[in-house]
Amino acid sequence: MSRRDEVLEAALELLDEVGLDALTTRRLAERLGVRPGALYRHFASKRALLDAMVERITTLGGERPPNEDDWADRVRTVAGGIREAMLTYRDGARLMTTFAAPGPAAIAGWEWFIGVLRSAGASEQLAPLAVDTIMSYVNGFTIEEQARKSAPEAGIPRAERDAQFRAGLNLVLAGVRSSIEEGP
Amino acid sequence: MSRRDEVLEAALELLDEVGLDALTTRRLAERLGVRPGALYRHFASKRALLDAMVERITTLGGERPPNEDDWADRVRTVAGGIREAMLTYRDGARLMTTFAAPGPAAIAGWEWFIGVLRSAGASEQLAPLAVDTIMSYVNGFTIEEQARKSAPEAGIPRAERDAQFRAGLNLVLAGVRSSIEEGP
DNA sequence: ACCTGAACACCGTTCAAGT
DNA sequence: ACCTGAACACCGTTCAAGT
Repeated sequence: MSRRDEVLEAALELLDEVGLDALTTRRLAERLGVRPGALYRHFASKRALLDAMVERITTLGGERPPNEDDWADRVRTVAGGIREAMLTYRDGARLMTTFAAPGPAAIAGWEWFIGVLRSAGASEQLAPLAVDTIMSYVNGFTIEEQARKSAPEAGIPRAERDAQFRAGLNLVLAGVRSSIEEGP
Repeated sequence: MSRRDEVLEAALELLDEVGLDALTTRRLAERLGVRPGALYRHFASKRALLDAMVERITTLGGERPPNEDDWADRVRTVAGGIREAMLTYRDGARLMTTFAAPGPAAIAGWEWFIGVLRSAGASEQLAPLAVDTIMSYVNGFTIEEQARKSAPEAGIPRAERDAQFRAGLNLVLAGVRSSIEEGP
C-alpha cells in the first residue's frame, strides 16, 4: 500500500467521521501526523484528492451479477450496489456530485449496463436512455436520502428506505419494460 | 424590497457568475460595497443565506398547470419547471443538495403533486411513491446535467438535453401508468 | 436600521530546505 | 521519497463602536 493510498484511506475515514464540509487538508494532515504541505507530494490539489475519493467509491459499487439472472434482477443488483457504495461514507452521494469527469470505473460500469439493456431487447436508442434514466433515479434518490439528517423526519429506518428505493426502482423498470415491448 | 432581499438577490447573481465554490461572504460583501461583517445583520450565517437561496429557487419552479390538462402533462409541466428553476443559476442543482430542511414552497409543491397522482387513479400508497420517484429522477438528471461542464462531452446543446430529459421522464411516467392500471 | 474597524480562528497552497 | 518551516492570500464570524 503506497503512501498515496494511505492518505486516500485516511481521507475517506475522515469524511465519514466529520462530513464533507469539515474535510479539510489541515485536519487530514493532523490525522496523518504530518504538516499540511506534505499532502501535496501525493495529490496535486484538494480537488485531485476528492476525485480519487470519488473513483474509489465508484469502484466499491462495481459488482457484476451473473448473466443467467433476469435482466431486471441484474439491474436491481447493480443499482443497489451503487446506492450502497454511496451510503458507505457520510456525504458520499454529495461528494459524487462534485466530480470533474467520470473515471474509468464509472465508464466501464456504464458500458456494462448498456449491454444488460441491449440483451433485454432494448434498441440502440433506448438502451442508453434507460441507463441514464435509471442512474438519474439512483443518484437522485440517494442524494436526497443522505441529505436528510437534520430534517423533520430524519430518522427513517434503513429497512424502510431500502424498501422505498426498491419500489421506486421497480416503477422505473416497469417503464423500461413497457418501452422495450412497444418495440422500436 | 428590503435590504435583506437585496442581499439575497446579489447572492444569486454572484452564484451565477462565479459558481458555488467561489461564492464567499467576502466577495458578496465587496459586490454590495460593504464590509463582510455587515452581512450578518441580514442573515445569521452563510448557511442561512444558502437556505434562503434554495427556497427562492424552489419558488421559481412553482407553476401550476390547469386541472383540465392530462395528469401526465401536468407532471411534465411541473417537472420541467423544477428543472428549469435549478438551471436558472450556475450550480443551482448542486446548491439544492446542500439544503437543511425542505421549505414551505417545497412542501406545498409536494402536496399538490400528490393530488395530481391521486386524481390520476394512484392509490394512497402509490401516489407518494410515484412523486418521490419522479422527483428523484428530476433531481438526479439535473444535477448530473449541470455538473458536466469540464467533462469530455461538455457541450451537449440545450435542445438535446431537453429532449433527453423529456424522454427519460416519459419512461418513468410509463412505469407509473402501468402501476396505476395494475390497481392496488 | 445599517454599517465600520478590527480582530479571531481558521482555510488551500507553495516552496526552499532538510533527512 | 517524504516531510518541515514558514509564509501567502484567502475564509466565516463576532462585536464594540459609529451614523
